[in-house]
Amino acid sequence: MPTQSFKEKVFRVVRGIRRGGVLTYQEVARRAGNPRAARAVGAVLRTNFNPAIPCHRVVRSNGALGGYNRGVGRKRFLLARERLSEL
DNA sequence: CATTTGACGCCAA
DNA sequence: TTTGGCGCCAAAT
Repeated sequence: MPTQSFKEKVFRVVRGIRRGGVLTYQEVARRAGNPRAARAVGAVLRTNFNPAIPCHRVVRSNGALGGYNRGVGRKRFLLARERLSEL
């Protein structure tokens, strides 16, 4: 029985994504224990405004960025910035 | 407890 | 390549 809600597991997974790296919603769902809950992952991340949880590093499996609760432009910016600093 | 809501994913057309 | 439709699921209402 789940001592942690799905929400908590998602945050734990996303908190572990390192700078310059990205995960798909699907992969986050898998790591959180429910491979078919990709959509629900979005619903959870949508409520996150904690900077310690880098939810901008979660993208769609088709290569598109996906959404962001502070504007997609913001998400693009953060990712571009991290990609550059990786080089 | 029943419904609605979408930061998703897959596939046929 | 792009679109529409549908299945899926946790959260919110």
